[in-house]
Amino acid sequence: MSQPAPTCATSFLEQLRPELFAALADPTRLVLLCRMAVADGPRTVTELSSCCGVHLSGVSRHLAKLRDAGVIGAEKDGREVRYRLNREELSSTLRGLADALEACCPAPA
Amino acid sequence: MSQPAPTCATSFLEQLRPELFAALADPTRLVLLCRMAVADGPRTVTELSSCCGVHLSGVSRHLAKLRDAGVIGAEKDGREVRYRLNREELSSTLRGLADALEACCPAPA
DNA sequence: TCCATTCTTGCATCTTTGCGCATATGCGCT
DNA sequence: AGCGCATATGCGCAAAGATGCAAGAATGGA
Repeated sequence: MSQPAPTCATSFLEQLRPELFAALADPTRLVLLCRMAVADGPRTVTELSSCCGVHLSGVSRHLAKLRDAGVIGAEKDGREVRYRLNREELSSTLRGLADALEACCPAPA
Repeated sequence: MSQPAPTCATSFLEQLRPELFAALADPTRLVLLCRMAVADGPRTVTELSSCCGVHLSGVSRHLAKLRDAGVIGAEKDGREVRYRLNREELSSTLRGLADALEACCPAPA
C-alpha cells in the first residue's frame, strides 16, 4: 500500500469479486445463509437441509460454493461438518464495497 | 416501520435480493459498473462497449440487467441512452446489508 | 469387524445465461 | 419521406448451474 493513489477505480474493481456475488445469487443459498445468520452456533448439513426443499446433496453443494466464496466457514467434527457464517468478514466486505463505491470520485482533484 | 421487532432475521432476509447479486455476478457487468463508477457523467452504450470485448448487443443486455436490478439508471436522450451508476443507492444497500448482518443477533435477549 | 450415520461426489437431465448475428425500433437530419 | 446512427430484441448455440439419484468416503459405535 504505497501506490501514489490507486485512482480509486482500481481499489473498487479489486473488491468486485464475481464469485462472491455468484454465491449470493441463488435463493436457496440465501435461505441457508439466513438460517446460519440467526443460528446461535454452527449448523450441520442435515440441520440446514431441513429449511429448504432441496435434497441433502444439493445443500452440500450449495454450502461448498458459499465456503469457496469465503462467505461461510466449515469445521469438521467427527462425522459431522458444522458450517458457520463468517459474519464479520462478510459485513466488512460489504462495507468496504460501499466505501470504495463512494470513494470512486469522478474527478480526484 | 412499526413492527415490535422483526426478529432481525426477517429484515435481513428481506434485503437479500437474488437478482441484485445475480446482476453483479458477471465479470463483464462488473467492468461496465466500474467504468460508470469512475465516469464523470452518464455514458452511452457505445461508449461503454469500448471497454469490454463484448458485442454491442451483449452490452445492451448487460446494462438492462443492471438497470432491472436497480444498480444503474438510464435516461434517454435523443437516440442515445445514457447510463449512470446509482452510486448512493447501491452503497446504502450494501451498508444496509452489512448492518442487518451484524444485527442478526443469535440471542435477542 | 460390521453396520449405521453423515457428508461429499459422479452422473444424467433440465434450466438458465452469455454470446454473436441479424433484424427491428426509435430518433435526428436532410 | 428517406437515410443513417444508436439501441433493443429475436434466434440459435454453447457453456454453466441447479437438482435428484445413486454410489463412495469418512467416522463412530455395537
